[in-house]
Amino acid sequence: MTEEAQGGETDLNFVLQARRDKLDALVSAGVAPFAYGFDRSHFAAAAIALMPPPAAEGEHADGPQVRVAGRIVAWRAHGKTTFAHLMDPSGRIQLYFKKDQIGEQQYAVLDNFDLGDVIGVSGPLFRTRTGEVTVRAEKVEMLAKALRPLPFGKEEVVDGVTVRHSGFADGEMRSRQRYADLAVHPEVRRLFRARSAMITAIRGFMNELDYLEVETPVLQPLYGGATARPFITHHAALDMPLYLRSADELYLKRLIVGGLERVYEIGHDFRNEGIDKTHNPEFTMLEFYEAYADYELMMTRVEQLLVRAHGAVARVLGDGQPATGAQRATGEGNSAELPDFKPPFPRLDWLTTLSKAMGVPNVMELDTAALASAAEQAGVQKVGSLSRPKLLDELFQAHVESKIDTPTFVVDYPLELSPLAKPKRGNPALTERFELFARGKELANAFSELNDPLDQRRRFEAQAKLKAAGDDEASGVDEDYLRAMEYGMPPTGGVGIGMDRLFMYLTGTSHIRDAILFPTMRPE
RNA sequence: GACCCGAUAGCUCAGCUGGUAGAGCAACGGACUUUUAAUCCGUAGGUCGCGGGUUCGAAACCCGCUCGGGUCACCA
Repeated sequence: MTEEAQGGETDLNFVLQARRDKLDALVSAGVAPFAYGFDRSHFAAAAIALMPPPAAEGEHADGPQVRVAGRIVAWRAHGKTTFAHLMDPSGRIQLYFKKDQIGEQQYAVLDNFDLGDVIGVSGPLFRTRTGEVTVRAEKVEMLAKALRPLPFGKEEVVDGVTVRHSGFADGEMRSRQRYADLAVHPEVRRLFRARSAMITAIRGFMNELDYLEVETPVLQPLYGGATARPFITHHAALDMPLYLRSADELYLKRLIVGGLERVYEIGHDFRNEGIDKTHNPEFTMLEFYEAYADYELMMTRVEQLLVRAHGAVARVLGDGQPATGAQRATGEGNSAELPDFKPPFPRLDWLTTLSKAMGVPNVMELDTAALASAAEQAGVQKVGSLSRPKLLDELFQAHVESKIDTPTFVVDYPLELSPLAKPKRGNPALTERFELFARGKELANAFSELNDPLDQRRRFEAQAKLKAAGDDEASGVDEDYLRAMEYGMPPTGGVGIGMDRLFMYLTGTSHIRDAILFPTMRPE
Protein backbone atom coordinates (compact mmCIF):
# COMPACT_ATOMS: atom_id res chain seq x y z
CA MET A 1 0.00 0.00 0.00
CA THR A 2 2.43 2.61 -1.10
CA GLU A 3 -0.11 5.22 -2.09
CA GLU A 4 -0.91 6.01 1.54
CA ALA A 5 2.73 6.39 2.38
CA GLN A 6 3.40 8.65 -0.53
CA GLY A 7 0.16 10.61 -0.37
CA GLY A 8 -0.68 13.19 -2.97
CA GLU A 9 -2.84 12.61 -6.01
CA THR A 10 -0.01 12.35 -8.48
CA ASP A 11 1.19 9.17 -6.76
CA LEU A 12 -2.12 7.35 -6.85
CA ASN A 13 -2.03 4.21 -8.84
CA PHE A 14 -4.02 4.10 -12.01
CA VAL A 15 -7.01 2.37 -10.47
CA LEU A 16 -7.44 4.97 -7.77
CA GLN A 17 -6.65 7.74 -10.21
CA ALA A 18 -9.48 6.63 -12.49
CA ARG A 19 -11.92 6.96 -9.60
CA ARG A 20 -10.66 10.45 -8.80
CA ASP A 21 -11.05 11.44 -12.42
CA LYS A 22 -14.65 10.25 -12.36
CA LEU A 23 -15.27 12.17 -9.17
CA ASP A 24 -13.98 15.31 -10.87
CA ALA A 25 -16.15 14.59 -13.90
CA LEU A 26 -19.22 14.27 -11.67
CA VAL A 27 -18.46 17.57 -9.99
CA SER A 28 -18.00 19.22 -13.39
CA ALA A 29 -21.36 17.84 -14.46
CA GLY A 30 -22.95 19.45 -11.40
CA VAL A 31 -23.42 16.20 -9.47
CA ALA A 32 -22.57 16.34 -5.77
CA PRO A 33 -20.65 13.11 -5.19
CA PHE A 34 -21.38 12.92 -1.45
CA ALA A 35 -25.02 13.43 -0.55
CA TYR A 36 -26.68 14.27 2.75
CA GLY A 37 -29.41 11.67 2.77
CA PHE A 38 -31.89 9.71 0.75
CA ASP A 39 -35.55 8.95 1.34
CA ARG A 40 -35.60 5.20 0.87
CA SER A 41 -39.08 3.76 0.41
CA HIS A 42 -38.18 0.06 0.37
CA PHE A 43 -35.35 -2.30 1.04
CA ALA A 44 -34.47 -4.51 -1.91
CA ALA A 45 -36.21 -7.59 -0.54
CA ALA A 46 -39.36 -5.64 0.32
CA ALA A 47 -39.46 -4.07 -3.12
CA ILE A 48 -39.14 -7.44 -4.81
CA ALA A 49 -41.95 -8.78 -2.61
CA LEU A 50 -44.20 -5.90 -3.75
CA MET A 51 -44.21 -7.01 -7.37
CA PRO A 52 -47.18 -9.18 -8.27
CA PRO A 53 -46.43 -12.56 -9.81
CA PRO A 54 -45.76 -12.59 -13.56
CA ALA A 55 -48.81 -11.65 -15.57
CA ALA A 56 -49.95 -13.39 -18.72
CA GLU A 57 -47.42 -14.27 -21.41
CA GLY A 58 -45.81 -11.26 -22.98
CA GLU A 59 -47.41 -8.79 -20.64
CA HIS A 60 -45.01 -6.35 -19.00
CA ALA A 61 -47.08 -4.18 -16.73
CA ASP A 62 -45.16 -1.88 -14.41
CA GLY A 63 -45.45 -2.42 -10.69
CA PRO A 64 -45.41 0.21 -7.95
CA GLN A 65 -42.92 3.04 -7.71
CA VAL A 66 -40.00 2.51 -5.31
CA ARG A 67 -36.96 4.39 -4.03
CA VAL A 68 -34.06 2.07 -3.23
CA ALA A 69 -30.53 2.82 -2.05
CA GLY A 70 -27.34 0.86 -1.58
CA ARG A 71 -24.06 -0.10 -3.10
CA ILE A 72 -23.53 -0.96 -6.76
CA VAL A 73 -22.33 -4.56 -6.76
CA ALA A 74 -22.66 -5.43 -10.44
CA TRP A 75 -22.66 -3.26 -13.54
CA ARG A 76 -23.43 -4.35 -17.11
CA ALA A 77 -23.47 -1.55 -19.65
CA HIS A 78 -24.82 -2.32 -23.15
CA GLY A 79 -24.50 0.94 -24.99
CA LYS A 80 -27.81 2.75 -24.66
CA THR A 81 -28.97 0.53 -21.83
CA THR A 82 -27.37 -0.58 -18.59
CA PHE A 83 -28.17 -3.24 -16.01
CA ALA A 84 -26.82 -3.09 -12.49
CA HIS A 85 -27.38 -4.72 -9.13
CA LEU A 86 -27.79 -2.75 -5.96
CA MET A 87 -27.08 -4.31 -2.57
CA ASP A 88 -28.62 -3.17 0.69
CA PRO A 89 -29.01 -4.86 4.09
CA SER A 90 -31.90 -6.98 2.82
CA GLY A 91 -30.27 -8.30 -0.34
CA ARG A 92 -29.93 -7.31 -3.98
CA ILE A 93 -32.19 -5.83 -6.56
CA GLN A 94 -31.57 -5.29 -10.25
CA LEU A 95 -31.61 -1.80 -11.77
CA TYR A 96 -32.33 -0.97 -15.41
CA PHE A 97 -31.17 2.27 -16.97
CA LYS A 98 -32.38 3.20 -20.42
CA LYS A 99 -31.12 6.24 -22.28
CA ASP A 100 -34.56 7.04 -23.75
CA GLN A 101 -36.03 6.94 -20.29
CA ILE A 102 -33.66 8.93 -18.13
CA GLY A 103 -32.44 11.28 -20.82
CA GLU A 104 -29.14 11.73 -22.58
CA GLN A 105 -27.67 13.95 -19.90
CA GLN A 106 -28.37 11.67 -16.94
CA TYR A 107 -27.36 8.62 -18.94
CA ALA A 108 -23.99 10.19 -19.67
CA VAL A 109 -23.44 10.70 -15.94
CA LEU A 110 -23.58 6.92 -15.50
CA ASP A 111 -20.19 6.72 -17.21
CA ASN A 112 -18.76 7.99 -13.95
CA PHE A 113 -20.38 5.31 -11.82
CA ASP A 114 -18.33 2.41 -10.49
CA LEU A 115 -18.75 -0.79 -8.56
CA GLY A 116 -18.93 0.14 -4.90
CA ASP A 117 -20.57 3.53 -5.34
CA VAL A 118 -23.51 4.17 -3.05
CA ILE A 119 -26.48 5.36 -5.08
CA GLY A 120 -30.20 5.96 -4.73
CA VAL A 121 -32.60 5.08 -7.53
CA SER A 122 -36.27 5.76 -8.00
CA GLY A 123 -38.66 4.35 -10.56
CA PRO A 124 -41.30 1.70 -11.12
CA LEU A 125 -40.77 -2.00 -10.67
CA PHE A 126 -41.12 -4.32 -13.63
CA ARG A 127 -40.15 -7.81 -14.65
CA THR A 128 -37.50 -8.40 -17.26
CA ARG A 129 -37.82 -10.99 -19.96
CA THR A 130 -36.25 -13.52 -17.59
CA GLY A 131 -38.73 -12.61 -14.86
CA GLU A 132 -36.37 -10.79 -12.52
CA VAL A 133 -37.97 -7.97 -10.57
CA THR A 134 -36.12 -4.82 -11.55
CA VAL A 135 -36.31 -1.09 -10.91
CA ARG A 136 -36.68 0.85 -14.14
CA ALA A 137 -34.67 3.90 -13.14
CA GLU A 138 -36.31 7.25 -13.70
CA LYS A 139 -33.97 9.12 -11.44
CA VAL A 140 -30.56 8.17 -10.09
CA GLU A 141 -28.62 9.96 -7.38
CA MET A 142 -24.98 9.54 -6.41
CA LEU A 143 -24.92 9.29 -2.62
CA ALA A 144 -21.27 8.43 -2.02
CA LYS A 145 -18.63 7.97 -4.68
CA ALA A 146 -16.26 5.10 -3.84
CA LEU A 147 -12.71 6.31 -4.42
CA ARG A 148 -11.26 2.89 -3.74
CA PRO A 149 -12.49 -0.31 -5.38
CA LEU A 150 -14.02 -2.85 -3.04
CA PRO A 151 -12.70 -6.36 -3.61
CA PHE A 152 -15.93 -7.72 -5.03
CA GLY A 153 -15.90 -11.15 -6.53
CA LYS A 154 -18.28 -11.90 -9.34
CA GLU A 155 -21.12 -14.19 -8.52
CA GLU A 156 -23.14 -16.60 -10.51
CA VAL A 157 -25.91 -18.93 -9.47
CA VAL A 158 -25.40 -22.56 -10.41
CA ASP A 159 -28.18 -24.95 -9.49
CA GLY A 160 -29.48 -22.49 -6.94
CA VAL A 161 -26.12 -22.15 -5.20
CA THR A 162 -24.27 -18.88 -5.36
CA VAL A 163 -20.74 -19.41 -6.61
CA ARG A 164 -18.28 -16.60 -6.03
CA HIS A 165 -15.38 -16.01 -8.37
CA SER A 166 -12.07 -14.61 -7.13
CA GLY A 167 -12.94 -11.98 -4.56
CA PHE A 168 -11.61 -11.17 -1.14
CA ALA A 169 -10.05 -14.27 0.35
CA ASP A 170 -6.99 -13.17 2.30
CA GLY A 171 -7.92 -13.85 5.92
CA GLU A 172 -5.53 -11.29 7.28
CA MET A 173 -6.82 -8.54 5.01
CA ARG A 174 -10.38 -9.49 5.80
CA SER A 175 -9.68 -9.00 9.51
CA ARG A 176 -7.67 -5.83 9.08
CA GLN A 177 -10.20 -4.26 6.72
CA ARG A 178 -13.33 -5.66 8.30
CA TYR A 179 -15.30 -2.83 6.69
CA ALA A 180 -14.40 -4.19 3.27
CA ASP A 181 -14.98 -7.79 4.36
CA LEU A 182 -18.46 -6.85 5.60
CA ALA A 183 -19.17 -4.72 2.55
CA VAL A 184 -18.56 -7.53 0.09
CA HIS A 185 -19.65 -10.58 2.12
CA PRO A 186 -23.31 -10.68 3.14
CA GLU A 187 -22.65 -13.89 5.07
CA VAL A 188 -20.11 -12.11 7.26
CA ARG A 189 -22.67 -9.42 8.03
CA ARG A 190 -25.13 -12.14 8.89
CA LEU A 191 -22.63 -13.86 11.17
CA PHE A 192 -22.09 -10.70 13.19
CA ARG A 193 -25.82 -10.08 13.33
CA ALA A 194 -26.07 -13.53 14.86
CA ARG A 195 -23.45 -12.55 17.42
CA SER A 196 -25.43 -9.46 18.33
CA ALA A 197 -28.60 -11.54 18.58
CA MET A 198 -26.83 -13.96 20.90
CA ILE A 199 -25.76 -11.15 23.27
CA THR A 200 -29.23 -9.63 23.19
CA ALA A 201 -30.81 -13.00 23.99
CA ILE A 202 -28.45 -13.52 26.90
CA ARG A 203 -29.30 -10.08 28.29
CA GLY A 204 -32.96 -10.97 27.97
CA PHE A 205 -32.39 -14.24 29.78
CA MET A 206 -30.56 -12.57 32.67
CA ASN A 207 -33.05 -9.73 32.91
CA GLU A 208 -36.00 -12.11 33.03
CA LEU A 209 -34.38 -13.76 36.05
CA ASP A 210 -34.20 -10.33 37.72
CA TYR A 211 -30.46 -10.07 37.33
CA LEU A 212 -29.19 -6.50 37.36
CA GLU A 213 -26.76 -5.50 34.62
CA VAL A 214 -23.89 -3.55 36.16
CA GLU A 215 -20.59 -2.00 35.13
CA THR A 216 -17.46 -2.53 37.18
CA PRO A 217 -13.99 -1.04 36.71
CA VAL A 218 -11.89 -1.94 33.72
CA LEU A 219 -8.95 -0.11 35.30
CA GLN A 220 -8.11 -1.89 38.52
CA PRO A 221 -5.44 -1.17 41.14
CA LEU A 222 -5.05 -4.92 41.75
CA TYR A 223 -5.78 -7.70 39.34
CA GLY A 224 -7.50 -10.89 40.36
CA GLY A 225 -10.25 -13.33 39.62
CA ALA A 226 -8.26 -15.11 36.94
CA THR A 227 -4.77 -16.42 36.58
CA ALA A 228 -3.28 -14.52 33.70
CA ARG A 229 -0.64 -11.95 32.91
CA PRO A 230 -2.24 -8.51 33.01
CA PHE A 231 -1.88 -5.43 30.87
CA ILE A 232 -0.36 -2.64 32.92
CA THR A 233 -1.03 1.02 32.37
CA HIS A 234 -0.29 4.15 34.34
CA HIS A 235 -2.47 6.88 35.75
CA ALA A 236 -0.64 10.19 35.42
CA ALA A 237 -2.44 12.26 38.06
CA LEU A 238 -2.29 9.55 40.70
CA ASP A 239 1.15 8.49 39.47
CA MET A 240 0.35 4.86 40.00
CA PRO A 241 0.06 1.70 37.94
CA LEU A 242 -3.36 0.41 36.98
CA TYR A 243 -4.20 -2.95 35.50
CA LEU A 244 -6.72 -3.69 32.77
CA ARG A 245 -9.04 -6.23 34.28
CA SER A 246 -8.54 -9.88 33.50
CA ALA A 247 -11.87 -10.73 35.17
CA ASP A 248 -14.87 -8.98 36.71
CA GLU A 249 -15.30 -11.51 39.47
CA LEU A 250 -14.09 -9.76 42.61
CA TYR A 251 -16.05 -6.58 41.94
CA LEU A 252 -19.26 -8.41 41.15
CA LYS A 253 -19.01 -10.34 44.39
CA ARG A 254 -18.53 -7.06 46.29
CA LEU A 255 -21.94 -6.12 44.90
CA ILE A 256 -23.42 -9.33 46.28
CA VAL A 257 -22.13 -8.24 49.69
CA GLY A 258 -23.84 -4.91 49.09
CA GLY A 259 -27.21 -6.56 48.62
CA LEU A 260 -27.48 -6.52 44.82
CA GLU A 261 -28.31 -10.17 44.99
CA ARG A 262 -28.31 -10.97 41.28
CA VAL A 263 -25.81 -9.15 39.09
CA TYR A 264 -24.22 -9.69 35.72
CA GLU A 265 -21.81 -7.91 33.47
CA ILE A 266 -20.93 -8.38 29.82
CA GLY A 267 -17.67 -6.69 29.04
CA HIS A 268 -14.13 -6.98 27.83
CA ASP A 269 -11.41 -8.67 29.84
CA PHE A 270 -7.76 -8.30 28.92
CA ARG A 271 -5.00 -10.87 29.17
CA ASN A 272 -1.48 -10.15 28.09
CA GLU A 273 -0.78 -13.47 26.48
CA GLY A 274 -0.38 -15.10 23.11
CA ILE A 275 -2.74 -14.68 20.17
CA ASP A 276 -3.99 -17.79 18.45
CA LYS A 277 -7.11 -19.51 17.16
CA THR A 278 -8.88 -19.32 20.50
CA HIS A 279 -7.17 -16.39 22.22
CA ASN A 280 -7.47 -12.66 21.60
CA PRO A 281 -5.86 -10.23 24.09
CA GLU A 282 -9.23 -8.61 24.70
CA PHE A 283 -12.32 -10.73 24.69
CA THR A 284 -15.91 -10.58 25.82
CA MET A 285 -16.87 -12.19 29.07
CA LEU A 286 -20.22 -12.69 30.72
CA GLU A 287 -20.09 -13.13 34.48
CA PHE A 288 -23.15 -13.56 36.66
CA TYR A 289 -23.56 -14.05 40.40
CA GLU A 290 -26.60 -15.07 42.33
CA ALA A 291 -26.96 -14.97 46.12
CA TYR A 292 -28.33 -18.06 47.85
CA ALA A 293 -27.47 -20.24 44.86
CA ASP A 294 -24.91 -22.99 44.69
CA TYR A 295 -23.13 -24.53 41.74
CA GLU A 296 -25.89 -27.07 41.18
CA LEU A 297 -28.38 -24.31 40.47
CA MET A 298 -25.81 -22.49 38.33
CA MET A 299 -25.49 -25.55 36.11
CA THR A 300 -29.15 -25.34 35.23
CA ARG A 301 -28.78 -21.60 34.61
CA VAL A 302 -25.94 -22.33 32.19
CA GLU A 303 -27.95 -25.02 30.43
CA GLN A 304 -30.89 -22.67 29.94
CA LEU A 305 -28.64 -19.86 28.84
CA LEU A 306 -27.04 -22.03 26.18
CA VAL A 307 -30.44 -23.02 24.85
CA ARG A 308 -31.43 -19.35 24.59
CA ALA A 309 -28.17 -18.36 22.93
CA HIS A 310 -28.45 -21.24 20.49
CA GLY A 311 -32.01 -20.25 19.61
CA ALA A 312 -31.00 -16.66 18.93
CA VAL A 313 -28.13 -17.69 16.68
CA ALA A 314 -30.29 -20.22 14.88
CA ARG A 315 -32.94 -17.61 14.15
CA VAL A 316 -30.39 -15.44 12.37
CA LEU A 317 -28.41 -18.15 10.64
CA GLY A 318 -31.28 -20.52 10.08
CA ASP A 319 -30.99 -24.26 10.04
CA GLY A 320 -28.77 -25.87 7.48
CA GLN A 321 -27.56 -22.50 6.29
CA PRO A 322 -24.53 -22.33 4.05
CA ALA A 323 -21.09 -21.79 5.45
CA THR A 324 -20.11 -18.65 7.29
CA GLY A 325 -17.83 -16.25 5.50
CA ALA A 326 -14.87 -17.57 7.39
CA GLN A 327 -15.57 -21.09 6.32
CA ARG A 328 -16.27 -20.13 2.76
CA ALA A 329 -12.99 -18.26 2.63
CA THR A 330 -11.06 -21.20 3.96
CA GLY A 331 -12.88 -23.62 1.72
CA GLU A 332 -14.48 -25.49 4.57
CA GLY A 333 -17.71 -25.71 2.68
CA ASN A 334 -21.18 -25.88 4.10
CA SER A 335 -20.27 -27.64 7.28
CA ALA A 336 -21.53 -24.93 9.60
CA GLU A 337 -24.43 -26.88 10.92
CA LEU A 338 -25.51 -25.56 14.25
CA PRO A 339 -24.59 -27.86 17.10
CA ASP A 340 -27.31 -30.07 18.42
CA PHE A 341 -27.62 -30.33 22.21
CA LYS A 342 -30.28 -30.68 24.84
CA PRO A 343 -30.12 -30.25 28.61
CA PRO A 344 -29.38 -31.73 30.98
CA PHE A 345 -25.74 -31.97 29.96
CA PRO A 346 -23.75 -34.98 31.12
CA ARG A 347 -21.53 -34.49 34.16
CA LEU A 348 -18.08 -35.87 34.65
CA ASP A 349 -16.47 -35.98 38.04
CA TRP A 350 -13.01 -34.38 37.80
CA LEU A 351 -11.17 -36.74 40.11
CA THR A 352 -12.57 -40.10 39.01
CA THR A 353 -12.58 -39.15 35.33
CA LEU A 354 -8.95 -38.13 35.35
CA SER A 355 -7.88 -41.05 37.55
CA LYS A 356 -9.65 -43.48 35.25
CA ALA A 357 -8.17 -41.88 32.13
CA MET A 358 -4.71 -42.20 33.64
CA GLY A 359 -5.30 -45.72 34.94
CA VAL A 360 -4.53 -44.88 38.58
CA PRO A 361 -6.71 -45.30 41.69
CA ASN A 362 -6.55 -41.61 42.68
CA VAL A 363 -4.40 -38.94 41.02
CA MET A 364 -4.56 -36.81 44.14
CA GLU A 365 -2.50 -39.41 45.98
CA LEU A 366 0.36 -39.22 43.50
CA ASP A 367 3.29 -37.12 44.61
CA THR A 368 4.52 -34.19 42.55
CA ALA A 369 7.32 -36.20 40.94
CA ALA A 370 4.88 -38.88 39.79
CA LEU A 371 2.55 -36.20 38.39
CA ALA A 372 5.44 -34.62 36.54
CA SER A 373 6.46 -37.86 34.88
CA ALA A 374 2.86 -38.64 33.96
CA ALA A 375 2.53 -35.16 32.47
CA GLU A 376 5.72 -35.65 30.52
CA GLN A 377 4.33 -38.90 29.15
CA ALA A 378 1.16 -37.11 28.13
CA GLY A 379 3.22 -34.72 26.05
CA VAL A 380 3.28 -31.74 28.41
CA GLN A 381 6.41 -29.69 27.97
CA LYS A 382 8.65 -28.12 30.59
CA VAL A 383 7.07 -30.16 33.37
CA GLY A 384 9.95 -29.27 35.66
CA SER A 385 8.82 -25.65 35.90
CA LEU A 386 5.20 -26.47 36.72
CA SER A 387 3.63 -26.29 40.14
CA ARG A 388 1.53 -29.17 41.42
CA PRO A 389 -1.80 -27.48 40.61
CA LYS A 390 -0.57 -26.72 37.11
CA LEU A 391 0.51 -30.31 36.59
CA LEU A 392 -2.92 -31.54 37.60
CA ASP A 393 -4.54 -29.12 35.25
CA GLU A 394 -2.25 -30.06 32.38
CA LEU A 395 -2.98 -33.71 32.92
CA PHE A 396 -6.69 -33.03 32.90
CA GLN A 397 -6.43 -31.04 29.69
CA ALA A 398 -4.42 -33.72 28.00
CA HIS A 399 -6.47 -36.70 29.13
CA VAL A 400 -10.02 -35.39 29.37
CA GLU A 401 -10.78 -31.87 28.17
CA SER A 402 -9.48 -32.19 24.68
CA LYS A 403 -11.72 -35.22 24.10
CA ILE A 404 -15.03 -33.68 25.18
CA ASP A 405 -17.16 -32.90 22.16
CA THR A 406 -20.76 -32.25 23.18
CA PRO A 407 -21.51 -29.85 26.05
CA THR A 408 -20.42 -31.55 29.25
CA PHE A 409 -19.97 -30.34 32.81
CA VAL A 410 -16.82 -31.32 34.64
CA VAL A 411 -17.46 -31.01 38.37
CA ASP A 412 -15.57 -30.87 41.66
CA TYR A 413 -12.09 -29.60 40.97
CA PRO A 414 -9.23 -29.93 43.46
CA LEU A 415 -9.06 -27.11 45.95
CA GLU A 416 -5.52 -26.18 44.96
CA LEU A 417 -6.74 -25.34 41.43
CA SER A 418 -9.57 -23.13 42.62
CA PRO A 419 -8.63 -20.29 44.95
CA LEU A 420 -12.06 -18.62 44.87
CA ALA A 421 -14.29 -21.68 45.17
CA LYS A 422 -15.98 -23.15 48.24
CA PRO A 423 -14.79 -26.56 49.49
CA LYS A 424 -17.01 -29.43 48.48
CA ARG A 425 -19.50 -30.63 51.03
CA GLY A 426 -18.15 -33.97 52.31
CA ASN A 427 -14.71 -33.68 50.68
CA PRO A 428 -12.68 -30.58 51.58
CA ALA A 429 -9.86 -31.53 49.22
CA LEU A 430 -12.20 -30.67 46.34
CA THR A 431 -14.25 -27.59 45.54
CA GLU A 432 -17.80 -27.09 44.33
CA ARG A 433 -16.73 -25.95 40.93
CA PHE A 434 -17.70 -26.87 37.41
CA GLU A 435 -16.46 -26.08 33.97
CA LEU A 436 -18.42 -26.58 30.78
CA PHE A 437 -16.60 -28.03 27.80
CA ALA A 438 -17.62 -28.52 24.21
CA ARG A 439 -15.55 -29.33 21.15
CA GLY A 440 -12.54 -29.66 23.43
CA LYS A 441 -12.75 -26.06 24.61
CA GLU A 442 -13.72 -24.48 27.89
CA LEU A 443 -16.92 -22.49 27.58
CA ALA A 444 -17.76 -21.73 31.21
CA ASN A 445 -16.23 -21.79 34.65
CA ALA A 446 -18.30 -21.58 37.80
CA PHE A 447 -18.41 -22.29 41.51
CA SER A 448 -20.20 -22.13 44.74
CA GLU A 449 -18.34 -18.97 45.68
CA LEU A 450 -16.08 -19.00 48.67
CA ASN A 451 -17.71 -16.72 51.27
CA ASP A 452 -15.56 -17.49 54.32
CA PRO A 453 -13.16 -14.53 54.64
CA LEU A 454 -10.74 -16.46 56.83
CA ASP A 455 -10.48 -19.28 54.30
CA GLN A 456 -10.26 -16.75 51.48
CA ARG A 457 -7.32 -15.06 53.20
CA ARG A 458 -5.50 -18.39 53.44
CA ARG A 459 -6.12 -19.04 49.72
CA PHE A 460 -4.87 -15.58 48.78
CA GLU A 461 -1.78 -16.13 50.87
CA ALA A 462 -1.10 -19.42 49.11
CA GLN A 463 -1.41 -17.54 45.80
CA ALA A 464 0.93 -14.84 47.05
CA LYS A 465 3.44 -17.54 47.91
CA LEU A 466 3.25 -18.92 44.37
CA LYS A 467 3.68 -15.41 43.03
CA ALA A 468 6.74 -14.84 45.23
CA ALA A 469 8.11 -18.14 43.93
CA GLY A 470 7.99 -16.76 40.40
CA ASP A 471 4.51 -17.62 39.14
CA ASP A 472 3.69 -14.25 37.60
CA GLU A 473 0.14 -15.34 36.89
CA ALA A 474 -0.75 -15.85 40.54
CA SER A 475 -2.53 -12.98 42.22
CA GLY A 476 -1.77 -11.31 45.53
CA VAL A 477 -3.89 -10.62 48.60
CA ASP A 478 -6.81 -8.28 47.88
CA GLU A 479 -7.40 -6.70 51.29
CA ASP A 480 -10.37 -4.65 50.15
CA TYR A 481 -12.08 -7.75 48.84
CA LEU A 482 -11.45 -9.50 52.15
CA ARG A 483 -12.89 -6.51 54.01
CA ALA A 484 -16.02 -6.74 51.88
CA MET A 485 -16.33 -10.43 52.63
CA GLU A 486 -15.87 -9.79 56.34
CA TYR A 487 -19.06 -7.75 56.28
CA GLY A 488 -20.78 -11.00 55.39
CA MET A 489 -21.29 -12.43 51.91
CA PRO A 490 -24.33 -14.65 51.44
CA PRO A 491 -23.76 -18.04 49.87
CA THR A 492 -23.45 -17.34 46.17
CA GLY A 493 -23.19 -19.13 42.90
CA GLY A 494 -21.15 -17.52 40.14
CA VAL A 495 -20.44 -18.24 36.47
CA GLY A 496 -18.12 -16.86 33.80
CA ILE A 497 -18.75 -17.62 30.14
CA GLY A 498 -16.51 -16.50 27.31
CA MET A 499 -18.84 -14.96 24.74
CA ASP A 500 -16.44 -15.28 21.83
CA ARG A 501 -15.90 -18.97 22.48
CA LEU A 502 -19.57 -19.62 23.02
CA PHE A 503 -20.33 -17.90 19.75
CA MET A 504 -17.61 -19.89 18.00
CA TYR A 505 -19.10 -23.08 19.35
CA LEU A 506 -22.62 -22.15 18.29
CA THR A 507 -21.60 -21.15 14.77
CA GLY A 508 -18.83 -23.63 14.07
CA THR A 509 -16.31 -20.81 13.67
CA SER A 510 -12.84 -22.23 14.06
CA HIS A 511 -10.80 -19.04 14.52
CA ILE A 512 -11.57 -16.42 17.17
CA ARG A 513 -10.48 -13.79 14.67
CA ASP A 514 -13.58 -14.59 12.64
CA ALA A 515 -15.84 -14.18 15.66
CA ILE A 516 -14.57 -10.70 16.63
CA LEU A 517 -15.22 -7.68 14.42
CA PHE A 518 -11.84 -6.08 14.96
CA PRO A 519 -9.42 -8.65 16.36
CA THR A 520 -6.09 -7.52 17.77
CA MET A 521 -3.43 -7.54 15.06
CA ARG A 522 0.11 -6.48 14.57
CA PRO A 523 0.18 -3.04 12.96
CA GLU A 524 0.60 -3.02 9.18
C1' G B 1 8.99 -20.97 20.71
C1' A B 2 9.68 -25.52 17.09
C1' C B 3 8.61 -27.58 12.38
C1' C B 4 6.18 -27.19 7.60
C1' C B 5 3.96 -23.97 3.78
C1' G B 6 3.34 -19.25 1.52
C1' A B 7 4.49 -13.85 -0.23
C1' U B 8 4.32 -12.49 -8.44
C1' A B 9 -0.69 -6.75 -11.66
C1' G B 10 -6.12 -3.58 -7.80
C1' C B 11 -8.31 -9.07 -6.82
C1' U B 12 -7.71 -14.61 -7.54
C1' C B 13 -3.71 -17.17 -9.26
C1' A B 14 -0.02 -19.58 -13.15
C1' G B 15 5.12 -19.19 -14.15
C1' C B 16 8.32 -26.98 -15.31
C1' U B 17 14.85 -28.52 -14.75
C1' G B 18 17.81 -20.50 -13.88
C1' G B 19 17.44 -17.11 -20.13
C1' U B 20 15.16 -10.33 -17.27
C1' A B 21 6.83 -11.96 -16.54
C1' G B 22 1.47 -14.39 -17.89
C1' A B 23 -4.16 -15.56 -17.50
C1' G B 24 -9.08 -14.47 -15.72
C1' C B 25 -11.62 -10.67 -13.30
C1' A B 26 -11.25 -5.32 -12.15
C1' A B 27 -9.41 -0.63 -14.91
C1' C B 28 -9.10 2.42 -19.56
C1' G B 29 -10.82 3.19 -25.09
C1' G B 30 -14.48 1.31 -28.75
C1' A B 31 -19.23 -1.61 -30.40
C1' C B 32 -23.92 -3.09 -28.45
C1' U B 33 -31.67 -0.41 -26.13
C1' U B 34 -33.95 -6.89 -21.62
C1' U B 35 -28.60 -8.23 -19.54
C1' U B 36 -27.18 -11.02 -15.27
C1' A B 37 -19.65 -14.39 -14.20
C1' A B 38 -23.19 -10.06 -20.34
C1' U B 39 -20.48 -10.50 -25.03
C1' C B 40 -16.92 -8.83 -28.80
C1' C B 41 -12.38 -5.76 -30.35
C1' G B 42 -8.35 -2.99 -28.45
C1' U B 43 -5.05 -0.59 -24.48
C1' A B 44 -2.58 0.13 -20.18
C1' G B 45 -0.97 -1.86 -15.68
C1' G B 46 4.55 -5.40 -12.12
C1' U B 47 11.63 -2.62 -7.76
C1' C B 48 8.15 -10.96 -8.76
C1' G B 49 7.99 -9.27 0.33
C1' C B 50 13.13 -7.10 1.97
C1' G B 51 18.63 -7.70 2.13
C1' G B 52 22.80 -10.41 0.68
C1' G B 53 25.12 -14.49 -2.20
C1' U B 54 25.98 -18.08 -6.46
C1' U B 55 25.85 -17.22 -11.91
C1' C B 56 27.42 -14.38 -18.18
C1' G B 57 22.27 -14.19 -16.52
C1' A B 58 17.77 -15.08 -10.62
C1' A B 59 10.66 -14.47 -9.74
C1' A B 60 13.06 -19.30 -9.81
C1' C B 61 18.98 -21.81 -6.59
C1' C B 62 21.54 -20.68 -1.47
C1' C B 63 21.74 -17.71 3.29
C1' G B 64 19.50 -14.13 6.47
C1' C B 65 15.30 -11.09 7.71
C1' U B 66 10.03 -9.43 7.71
C1' C B 67 5.02 -10.63 7.37
C1' G B 68 1.16 -14.31 6.97
C1' G B 69 -1.01 -19.42 7.24
C1' G B 70 -0.97 -24.51 9.26
C1' U B 71 0.53 -28.10 13.07
C1' C B 72 2.46 -28.70 17.90
C1' A B 73 3.76 -26.21 22.45
C1' C B 74 2.56 -21.98 25.73
C1' C B 75 -1.63 -18.98 27.39
C1' A B 76 -5.37 -23.43 33.99
